[in-house]
Order: sequence, then C-alpha cells, then structure tokens
Amino acid sequence: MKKRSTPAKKEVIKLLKSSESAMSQEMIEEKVKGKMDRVTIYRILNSFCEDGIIHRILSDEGKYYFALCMDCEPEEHTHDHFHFRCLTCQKVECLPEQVNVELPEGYKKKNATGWITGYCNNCN
Amino acid sequence: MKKRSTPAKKEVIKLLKSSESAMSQEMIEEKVKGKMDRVTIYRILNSFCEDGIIHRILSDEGKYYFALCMDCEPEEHTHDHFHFRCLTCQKVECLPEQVNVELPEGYKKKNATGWITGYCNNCN
DNA sequence: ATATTATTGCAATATAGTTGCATTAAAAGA
DNA sequence: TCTTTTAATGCAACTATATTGCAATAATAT
Ligand SMILES: [Mn+2]
Ligand SMILES: [Mn+2]
Ligand SMILES: [Zn+2]
Ligand SMILES: [Zn+2]
Repeated sequence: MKKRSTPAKKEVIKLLKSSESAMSQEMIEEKVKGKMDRVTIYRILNSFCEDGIIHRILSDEGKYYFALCMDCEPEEHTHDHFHFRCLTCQKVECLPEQVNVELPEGYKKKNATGWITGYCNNCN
Repeated sequence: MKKRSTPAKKEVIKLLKSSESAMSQEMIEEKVKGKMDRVTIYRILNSFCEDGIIHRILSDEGKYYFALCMDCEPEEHTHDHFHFRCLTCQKVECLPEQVNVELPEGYKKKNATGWITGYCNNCN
C-alpha cells in the first residue's frame, strides 16, 4: 500500500529537481536512457502526480509536461498559471501569471490552463 | 490543384455552421455515421483549416476541436481567445476574451491558447 | 463526352500513453 | 539476518487519436 523509494524514482525526481523547466516523458527518457523502461517513467510520473509532488500539464501540442510543485498547498493544487513553450529549444516554463477569465452567466469554472508559444531569450 | 465541392464537404460544413459550439472529429463522425469514412472527415477538416474556413484548436484533454472562423481576416487568423469545455456535456465554446500575457524580458510570443473547463449553464 | 486530377475508402502506420502479467526487490516484522 | 508481503519493474500487448499510401471514384474544365 505504501509507496516505496527506488533507484528509478530517485533518478527521475533528481532530474526534475535539477531542471529549471518542465519536462516531457520523452525528455526524461532521453536523460535516463538504458537505466529504466519507458513504461516505468510513465508510471513514476503518474505516481508523483498522485502524491502531489509534481504537476502534469498538457501542452498546446498535445504532450504532457511535468514539473515540480512549488507553491502548492498539500490540500489545494494550483497549476492554473500560464505556460510558455519555446518553439526552438522546446523549453517549457511556468509563468507567474494566473489564468483568470470572466465566464458567461451561469458557468462554473473547474480548471484553467494557458499556453504561450514563441521564442525564449536564448533563441531569438 | 483547385479544391472541389463534394457531398462530404457540404455535409461537414453544414454541421459546423449549424453547431453553436466547436466540434471534435469524434462528434462529427457520430453525426455523419455511415455517410463517409473516418479518414475523410479528418481530411476535410484539415482541408478547411488550410483554406482558412475553420480553426483547429487542441483542447486541454488532447483532442482537436474545430469551429468556423468568425472574426478572422483572410490575411490574419486570430484564434488566440480562450475556450471553454463543459465537463458534463462536452460542449466547447470560444470565449470572447483574448489570451494575453506579459512575457519575461527577451521572450517573443508567437501563439497563445487558453482553456477553461467546468460546467456550462445547462449542466450545473 | 472525355480527360484531368482532387477526393474518397480502406488498410496500414505513427505517436503518446496505458494495461496485464510474471518477475524483482523494497521494507516491515520475526 | 532471514522471511514475508506486496509495491515497483520490464516487456509485450493494447488503446486512442490522427496521418499516410495507394488504387478506385467522381467533380470540374475542355
Ligand atoms: Mn501542484
Ligand atoms: Mn481563423
Ligand atoms: Zn528557447
Ligand atoms: Zn454542459
């Protein structure tokens, strides 16, 4: 029942901690090539999401990116800030600004995400 | 070279015109079941996108939705407004508000999308 | 009516992610 | 330290969504 600590998990969390930007499964796989199976990475990432250690965000190109939770309360996750994806270096960053939109009368908001694509300071 | 008008295309555009909300390929397929192949729908939708007749927007759950262009100039497409998806009835709507975010110094914006999920006025 | 070629249907392929199952190995307890 | 329990892993198979190849069909121009 209780989660266990394993070399694979340590490796993945180390990667995410050392990365200044959100990573996709693909990016992670590249970094740990040979050390663990594709599926294990997916499972570890999903497990961390369940534990509330990381966010899972679907990018504007349809891939999931993962990033450490920073300012999340254990009870209340907030990953409804904007994200930026660099079209050149593929870097994905969490932006400080929250997504907040006026909805039509009678609508109730559950979740919000926002993506900006473009070129980062290193790439233009 | 020049595009042709066909029954399948007429059917699909009629559907999109009569729909007050954006539709996924799946939703369209359900409506035209038996009249044309799955792949034909995909191709027609992509073709309309090329022609600048419709938008293609990737939802926060990783599926494409399609909607008629309303306020687009032929030269300049703008589909960088927020979209709303109802978690109950699956309806997808274009919201009036534009996505606009302050980027860090040196970043250049190319494109922007925003999604709100929740419950529409009919569903809560 | 005929010729040209865009469009279609069907099967195969691509991509991203999940699931089943037997095996391995954390970690709790004796 | 040894044993037991079961979470985690590797591998193959599968799912979901969308695209591509190719031969057959049909919309348009002549
Ligand atoms: Mn969080
Ligand atoms: Mn448009
Ligand atoms: Zn960059
Ligand atoms: Zn609804």
